[in-house]
Amino acid sequence: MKLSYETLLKDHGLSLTSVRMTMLDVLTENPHADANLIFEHVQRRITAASKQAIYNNLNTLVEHKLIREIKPKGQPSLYEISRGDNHQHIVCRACQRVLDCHLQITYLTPSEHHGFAIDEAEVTFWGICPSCQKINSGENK
Amino acid sequence: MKLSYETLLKDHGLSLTSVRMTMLDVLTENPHADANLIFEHVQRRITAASKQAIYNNLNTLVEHKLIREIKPKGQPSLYEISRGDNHQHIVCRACQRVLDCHLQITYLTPSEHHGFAIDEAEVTFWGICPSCQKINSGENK
DNA sequence: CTTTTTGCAAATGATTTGCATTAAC
DNA sequence: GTTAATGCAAATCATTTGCAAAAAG
Repeated sequence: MKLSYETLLKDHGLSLTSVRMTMLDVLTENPHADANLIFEHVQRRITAASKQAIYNNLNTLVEHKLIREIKPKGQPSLYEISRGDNHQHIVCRACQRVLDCHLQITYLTPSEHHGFAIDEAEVTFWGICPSCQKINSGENK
Repeated sequence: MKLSYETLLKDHGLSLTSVRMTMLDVLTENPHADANLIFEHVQRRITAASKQAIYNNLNTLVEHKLIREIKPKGQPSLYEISRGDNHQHIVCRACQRVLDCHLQITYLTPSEHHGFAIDEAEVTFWGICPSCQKINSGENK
């Protein structure tokens, strides 16, 4: 069942442009896609689409919190559709693959908060994914 | 009491160059500094120092885990001296200031790990720092 | 018709690469 | 002396900016 992006966009006062709609489709099919991947996929459906429209929309959608930006070290930003769930990410140090995961703990709070009004705890797990583990165990030594 | 970077660098087979040593001093005095800030401070002490030496060393030191890279969304990477403690960061959404904080929980693990061999849980808290809270409460409405 | 979005071009800013010179060991 | 690090120049890559044309409401 497909979510109604139309309603969602309208609620935020955003117009229903073909590039925007296609971007949301592409993001649904490719969670954790970067700007370039989104661009390539959108271009396949809308040949004239420009990269700037992609960046404009990414910024707009992030501001409206309809999508979330993930910024892994050393790589371009990745984007994902915002969902109600509070999930975390697990990143492979070798191939940079990003997967979703969940914590048992619902709320995280620091012991000292320095007077900050905290609204989010972002958690990223780092490690080696199964396929990269295989490659390394076979090749090393 | 100042840490002996000399020993630390030697243990990793890294030569004790003036740029490198100065960078570590600058990072000690300025935790969470970016490449440019480090460059400016190093240049004050070593006029001939180049930005490339800074980037080379940042990469080398990160690879040797002598420093850690922090990548806040939309800003250049920040760096900090690696310490034994496992601390977290708290970032102001308004002014981007980064402070250290600590969790009560020592170990974080996801319920599903997708077969990953996890070696690190990185936690970032997002919120508004005390000074930005004041500015906003005074200016808005 | 007014506002927002798009496409195009050019600019910016962080970071990297290549290479000859120099400093560290 | 050899190896690793530096300085300099040029290149790359992600992202932003400015503006006129086109699409959305």
